[in-house]
Amino acid sequence: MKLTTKGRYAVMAMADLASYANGKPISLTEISLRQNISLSYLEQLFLKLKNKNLVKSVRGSNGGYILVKSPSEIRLSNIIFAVNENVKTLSCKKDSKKGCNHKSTKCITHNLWADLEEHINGFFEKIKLEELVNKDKRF
Amino acid sequence: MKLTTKGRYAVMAMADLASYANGKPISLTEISLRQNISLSYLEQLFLKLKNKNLVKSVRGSNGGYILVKSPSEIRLSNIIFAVNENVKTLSCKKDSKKGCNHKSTKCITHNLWADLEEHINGFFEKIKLEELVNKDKRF
DNA sequence: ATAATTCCTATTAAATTAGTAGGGTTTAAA
DNA sequence: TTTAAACCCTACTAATTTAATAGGAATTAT
Repeated sequence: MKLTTKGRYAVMAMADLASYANGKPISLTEISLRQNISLSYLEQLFLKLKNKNLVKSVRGSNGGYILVKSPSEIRLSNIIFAVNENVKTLSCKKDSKKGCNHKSTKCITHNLWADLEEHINGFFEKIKLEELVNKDKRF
Repeated sequence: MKLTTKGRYAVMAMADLASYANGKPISLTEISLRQNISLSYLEQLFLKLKNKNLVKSVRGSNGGYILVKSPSEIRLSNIIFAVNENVKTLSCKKDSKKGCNHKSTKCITHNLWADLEEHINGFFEKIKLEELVNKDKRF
């Protein structure tokens, strides 16, 4: 059971953005260098973050990204969700015969995994971007 | 972020075992049929469960597996851990330059993921096998 | 004009997971 | 004493997912 990097990268990048915010747009190149995340990969992530209205972009030279809201208004769940990294504990697809089990009723552990999903999402909902950034302004 | 089936299968199988326990060993063939999990895959899981002393095996004809402890004494964390499905939220390997970031200090999100790991493991520690089984004796 | 930057999609490479295969050992029971 | 059911163990393959790369188009400050 391993959590993947996509959500982690997104949170790191947003924390970087919040941390270095100065009113002017921050370019992905900067973030890429500071956080050691591939520029192209960051671009993909920020497209999604933009679509979810967490950041806005400024195109062209000296462009970059700016947080739409203040770090105190952004929950980690917003970020994670934006990059489609919401937790999936169940593989029970609607159509598939596999998943739960072959029976029509839900398997005994079905609710367990659903609960776990809530538990994890709840963790991310409780934490705001602000809390990450305040711990240490420059990292 | 998707949780894999290994831990889920292990929990399902253990719940099945607890649910159908009657003093005599339960064969993996039975569990395989009831839970729709490949027999060979189950064998791999039960080797690990046995090594962690959660079940004992009875070889030969009419053999199978028996729970070593009562379902009230088995935490889901024991099962998950036994099949090596303990959560890994960090990819910061000791040697690797990748992971956190290239810098020597821990990245700002490092503790976050460590906390998440604890949060998830805590979830499994709180729940006992008994609780799953009692909800519904036959599934 | 030029360079820096976002924007967007497609493809490839790497890693992991899920599942299969095959043969060995043990033991109850016919 | 043969047979079949079951555990035991390792290795391999297939499938899926993730991570990363590639390549260009559009935009804009200088």
